[in-house]
Amino acid sequence: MAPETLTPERILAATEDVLRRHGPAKATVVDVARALGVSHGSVYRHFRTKAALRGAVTKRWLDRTTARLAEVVAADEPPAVKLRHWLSTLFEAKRHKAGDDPELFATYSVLTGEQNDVVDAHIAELTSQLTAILQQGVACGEFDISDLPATARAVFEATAHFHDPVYAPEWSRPDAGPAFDAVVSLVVRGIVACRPGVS
Amino acid sequence: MAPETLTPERILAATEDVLRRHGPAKATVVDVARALGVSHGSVYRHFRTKAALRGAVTKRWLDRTTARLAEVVAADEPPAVKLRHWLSTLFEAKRHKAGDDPELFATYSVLTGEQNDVVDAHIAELTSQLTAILQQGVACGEFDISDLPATARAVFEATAHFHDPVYAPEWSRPDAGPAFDAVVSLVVRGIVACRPGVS
DNA sequence: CAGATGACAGATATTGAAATCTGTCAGTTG
DNA sequence: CAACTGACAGATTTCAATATCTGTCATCTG
Repeated sequence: MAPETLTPERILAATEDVLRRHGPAKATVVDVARALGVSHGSVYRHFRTKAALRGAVTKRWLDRTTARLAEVVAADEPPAVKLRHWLSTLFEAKRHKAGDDPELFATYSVLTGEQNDVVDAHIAELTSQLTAILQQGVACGEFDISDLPATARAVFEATAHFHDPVYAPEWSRPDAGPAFDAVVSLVVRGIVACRPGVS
Repeated sequence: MAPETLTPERILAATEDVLRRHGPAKATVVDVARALGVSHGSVYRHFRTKAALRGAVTKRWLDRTTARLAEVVAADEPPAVKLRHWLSTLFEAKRHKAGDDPELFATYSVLTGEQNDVVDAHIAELTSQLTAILQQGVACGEFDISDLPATARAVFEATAHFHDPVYAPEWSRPDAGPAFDAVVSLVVRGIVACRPGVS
């Protein structure tokens, strides 16, 4: 495993670098090969097409967020708290990415725009995590939900303003935090079981 | 008021026509003037810039939907029913526009993308209509809402999947209807006052 | 012989010169 | 004289020639 061995890992790292430097429009497979000191033919030995290479980089980027959210799902918290926690972790992760390095975020926004299958898989994973949280809430009687996956999907779509990159420009507005709280509260209230007798 | 008189109305009608024919990228002020049989200088007498002309056409397009929704606000229905009615009217209006004439819809999507002030005013009008409906619900005890405008905004944002043009491609999917129902039910449940004692 | 190369064809992107458009305004017209 | 015109400067777009890129594959190398 000498550092000179050409592996998918090394190619992906180089591709990230090239994308960071050149942006999504000008990043070419030839650039990636040059950065690695190999011919572009060698890159094509590991990734069938440029789209596949971009898809793999995109998946990597999205998986980092998925992993952090999985920790929240596994945490020991009341479901309603966990749901808020999960949604705010997702929002904060995106908001920081967009705010800290807008260019890189724009680059990955372009990539997600062209990698529909990768994004669909990512969304499926996220809604699956949401379903797990809702399931926990139903199990302990805190949530009242008839169709679990449909509701998970609805929660995800209802909060799209705070995780879909198309809304990134709005995340830096001063009222983004309150707006997020308002939507999350609305959604949580729509899920928790009614508590009769509370004045 | 002979038909030859050049009025803002006639210019807007001609602009709509040119946009329909040529699309947003190729529709020029010269085209509009030619369609009206005048010089382009005359068009500039009524609209200071091309952007202002496009903004006026965009406003007109958006106002048609606003007017239909205002009828729903004025209707005599229980607030929860009216809210569902209003949201589904908005969704159906958009879905039909997008489905019936995709090219024209794409044209207006481009226009709304560049006319931020017009769109902001449109959104302000829609949330104001929503606020009115929520207000009615609070007045008759059916809704339990603390911050009326913030909740109206939250309802609007939570249902963005079904009125924001960026999601138009998803509106023709077979599960769009059920997905809409799921989100609306979630939102309505999050607003209606708890009814203790219902088994 | 597994892995890497680089020449190649067709597709895509870049470039810069020419054409068109936007917005203005002095002058024309009814 | 109020409404319209059309020539104009600067900005933007078009177009075609040129360069670069993508993906393949026969060939090479350790």
